[in-house]
Amino acid sequence: MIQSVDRAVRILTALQGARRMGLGELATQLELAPSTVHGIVRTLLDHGMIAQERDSGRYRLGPATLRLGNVYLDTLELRSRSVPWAEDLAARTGVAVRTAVLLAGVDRDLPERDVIVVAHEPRPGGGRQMNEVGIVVPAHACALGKALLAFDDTALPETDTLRSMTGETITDPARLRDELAAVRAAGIATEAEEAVLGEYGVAAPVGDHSGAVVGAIGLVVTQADWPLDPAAADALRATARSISRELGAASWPPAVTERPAASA
Amino acid sequence: MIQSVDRAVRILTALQGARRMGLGELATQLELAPSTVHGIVRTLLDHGMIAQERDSGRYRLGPATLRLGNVYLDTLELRSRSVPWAEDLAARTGVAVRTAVLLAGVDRDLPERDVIVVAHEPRPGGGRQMNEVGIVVPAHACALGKALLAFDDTALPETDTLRSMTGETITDPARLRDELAAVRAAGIATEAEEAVLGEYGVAAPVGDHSGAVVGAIGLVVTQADWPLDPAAADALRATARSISRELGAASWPPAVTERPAASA
DNA sequence: ATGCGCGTTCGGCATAGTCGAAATGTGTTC
DNA sequence: GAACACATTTCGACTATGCCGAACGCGCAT
Repeated sequence: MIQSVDRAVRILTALQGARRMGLGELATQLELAPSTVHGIVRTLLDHGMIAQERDSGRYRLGPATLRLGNVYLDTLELRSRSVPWAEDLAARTGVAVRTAVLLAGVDRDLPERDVIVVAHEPRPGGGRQMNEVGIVVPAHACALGKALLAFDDTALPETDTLRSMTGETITDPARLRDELAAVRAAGIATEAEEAVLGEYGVAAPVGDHSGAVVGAIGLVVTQADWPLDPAAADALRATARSISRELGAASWPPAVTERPAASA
Repeated sequence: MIQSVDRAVRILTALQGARRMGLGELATQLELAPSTVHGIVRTLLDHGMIAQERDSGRYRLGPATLRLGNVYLDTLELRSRSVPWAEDLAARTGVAVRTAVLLAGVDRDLPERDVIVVAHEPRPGGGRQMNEVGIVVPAHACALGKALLAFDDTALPETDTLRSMTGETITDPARLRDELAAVRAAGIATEAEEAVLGEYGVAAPVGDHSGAVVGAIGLVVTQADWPLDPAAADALRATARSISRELGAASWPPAVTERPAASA
């Protein structure tokens, strides 16, 4: 692991937590000398990965990050394959559809993982709605995350208390494991106000040609539409299976990605 | 400039050009030993900035880039201030509205600069339209870019032939300089099929409290709607002035950011 | 069965990055 | 208006760190 590159990414991550930071703040948070941080920051600055406010001298993320993120979306086959199916699913069920992938482990020693939304089809006829692509939710607190965790054993959090988002969030790892087992059996995960109050949802895993899970697709509704029509869950399952097939998956639900047996 | 950080960003930039690359390809393109590239790639991999295809071993951009880009948008005051004005402008003129900023210099020795769209208000009643946030256009080939270049002397390309996008693209720096002078005088830049065939537009600069230009806002139309109603240009100018005022600008158009006199 | 191409690992050398301290600049207070 | 205090930036020396070349393992195609 290259030290300075690691530090550079940590700086970007710090800036994504706090909107603006001074050089000293960054140095304190990373426990480094200000001059060390300055060298890295300067390099990122030259590439537009971060920007410096002309007056205060503080640093923010830069426009180059937007370009990277946008290209990522363009190159994501899961996304391009999902979009037509999501449109169809939204039209038939009348609710919003999200597609998400698992985000890599957070830099700090947080053992929890997040999911990030890579495609969003708004609720039909719902007027002007926020585009939710790019939003991040703790994996254990949402249906999309549960669908991903259930079929990826390497992504399971290793902690004894999960971060609570609302009063309904599952914070007990044992209870989470039980629920993930149920998800594996049903092929569908659910969420009831566990991430955001008033938000409910179901989600199903999507696999690819390697047989592993690569993403999840799900429906998001408010309390008024909960519980969902069972037909919606069936349509979701069928959609997840179709997308998986387009990505080359031989079967559905995907096989569980096993932890690589650290008994070496 | 920290060498390894610089190389890391170059790797990300290379991956944003070619969707997928093998380690060897990356090493060749950066003119480095494969093992050197591997160390950096491995570090970026751990942070989710890039992802590795499980079968081919090749590398792609990773989901962490999406999160960075999304946070960048959230922290961009230009964007949040623009959105309400852009909605209003689109409603009154009936055309799509884009807001953009200047992208930092490209890594390779290309002296040209690009603009990147940070907000996009679709044409009212135009049905389902692609979200254009994140798209990149050469600055010299679009109205948004000309509005930015006209008021930022430090961003002028230093070359004798500009990259051609269509037959209409301005490739002669002298002609570009003339046009930028006209933009400074009028406060409005125009574009006629210079970036994309069939695409026309006008744009105006937006400044902030430092007095410098920080972005541009513009209207995009097809040939059928060109030339625009002069009232639309007036509305655009008024909008750019309003956003600038909200950002703390004392006057409009913004002052020209001078090149820092490299006669040291 | 065997060669090739690829990603990956390992170790020594030397470069390149890190850190302390000093300098510059800017905003603020008295 | 001047001096303080804070924060960013520059500079130089040390040495820890990342760079590279070579060897390994793997999968694929021949």
